[in-house]
Amino acid sequence: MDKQISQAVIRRLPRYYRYLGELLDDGVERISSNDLSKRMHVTASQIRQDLNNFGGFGQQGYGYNVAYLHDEIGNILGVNEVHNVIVIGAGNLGQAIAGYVKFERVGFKIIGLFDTNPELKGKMVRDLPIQMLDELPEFIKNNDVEIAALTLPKANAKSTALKLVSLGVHAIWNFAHVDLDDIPDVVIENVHLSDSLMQLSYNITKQK
Amino acid sequence: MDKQISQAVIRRLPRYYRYLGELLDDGVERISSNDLSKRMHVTASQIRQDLNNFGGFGQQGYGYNVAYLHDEIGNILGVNEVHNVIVIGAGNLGQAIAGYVKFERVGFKIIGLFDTNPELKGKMVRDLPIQMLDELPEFIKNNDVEIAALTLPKANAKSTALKLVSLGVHAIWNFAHVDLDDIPDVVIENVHLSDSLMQLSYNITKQK
DNA sequence: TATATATTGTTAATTTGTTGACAAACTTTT
DNA sequence: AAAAGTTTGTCAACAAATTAACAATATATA
Repeated sequence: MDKQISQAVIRRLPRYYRYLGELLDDGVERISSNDLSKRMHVTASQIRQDLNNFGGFGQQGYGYNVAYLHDEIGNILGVNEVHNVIVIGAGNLGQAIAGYVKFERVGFKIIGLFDTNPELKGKMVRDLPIQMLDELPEFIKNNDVEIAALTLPKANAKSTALKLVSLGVHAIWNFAHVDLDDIPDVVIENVHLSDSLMQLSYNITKQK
Repeated sequence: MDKQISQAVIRRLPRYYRYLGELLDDGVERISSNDLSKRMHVTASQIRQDLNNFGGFGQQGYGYNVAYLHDEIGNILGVNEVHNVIVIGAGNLGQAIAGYVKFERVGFKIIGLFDTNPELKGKMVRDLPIQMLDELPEFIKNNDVEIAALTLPKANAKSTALKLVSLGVHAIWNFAHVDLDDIPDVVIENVHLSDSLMQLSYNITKQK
C-alpha cells in the first residue's frame, strides 16, 4: 500500500513545479536543494524531505537535474496528461475561470460551459457555446469529463455537485462559498475567495 | 506584545465565521463547541483552542452566543469595517473579481479598475470606468485605497506591486502566477489558481 | 588517479499543532 | 434552594511537521 503523503507536502508541490519551470525557461541545467531553498525562501531540508516522499530524484555531489525533476513532479501532480474540464455556471467568474484555464494551464482542457439561465443558451464564450444544465447528462455520456468547476451560487452548489457525481464526474473544483464535504466518491478542491480576502484583512488589521 | 497567532489558526477563522453566519441566518441563538464541531467536521477541542487565542467568548454550561461570536470573529478578521479595493488588470479575471467582491463581500468596496490597454480606456464595467494605469498615482492621492487586487500577467506583477507599495498601498491580493515575497512593508495574500488545480489533479491521480 | 569538495538521502532532534482530560463555573431541573 | 447536568477554558499528552545533523556517495580538481 502506498505511503500516505500529507497535504502539507502536496500543497508545496505546485510551487516547486513553478520554480523548476522558471529555471528551465532560464536554461538552468542543475540545482542544489540549497540554491533552490534560497530562491524559494524555504529550508533545503524541507525540499529534500518533500521530494524524498516520492523517490530519490537527486544525486549526491551534483544536485537535481532541473528538466528531469520538473518532469517528475509533473507526473506526480498528473499535469503531464490532459484532463477535460467543464464549467458549471457561466457568470463572470465562470467565464473568467474558463478563459484562465484555457490560456494559462496546459494539461487541462475546457470542453463545456453550462448554466441554467435560458437567456444565455447558445451564447458563445470564445469558442464554446453556453449549454443548458439539462443537456449535461447527454454531454457527459458523449464526452470524457473528469473535472467540473463549480462557479455558481452556493444555494445550488451541493445539489449540483451530487448530480455531477451521480453522472460520473469524480472531481470538483469548487468556487461556491460553501463546504462540499460529506459527498462520497468525489475529490473536492475548494477555492474560497472570501476566505482568502478575510485572511488578507486579518493580516492588515493585525499589522496596525 | 501580542501573542503570535499561527497561520493555521487564521486560516480556520473565516470558516468559523461562515458557519456562524449561517447559524445566525437560521435563527440559532446559541451553540456549543460540541455541536459546532459536528457540523464542521473538526474537533470541539480545536474550536475552543482556536477561539481562546483571542479571548473567552463562551460561557460554561451555556456555550457560545452565535450573534456575539460571529461579531467578535468579524472584528478579529477586520470585516466589520470597510476596506477600499482597486483592481489592477481589467481582463476576465479582473472583471470577475471586481464583480465577486462587489456582490458577495460586505466589508470590501471596489472603487477603481485599472488596465494598461488603451483600447479599454473609459469602458464601463458595471458602474466603474476602466482607468489607465498612469492615472493611478493621482487616484491613490484622492482616494483611500487599502487593498489592490492584482489580476494581471505575471511578467508585470512584481513591478506593479512595487509601484503600488511606493504609492502607499500596503495590501495586495495577488492572482498573478508568481510569488511576491521580498517586497517590504506590504501584506500579501496569494491566490494561485493553478496551484489549486494541480492539487486537485494530484488527488485525482492518487486515487486511481 | 587521488584528494578535496559538494550534496543527497535519511535518521534524529526539535518545534509546532492537535487532541484528550478535567476542574471550574455556569445553566437547568427538581 | 439544592442537585444534576452542561460546557467552557486550560493544562497535559500526543502526533505531526519541520529543521538539523551527518554518513554515504557522488563530482570536481590537482
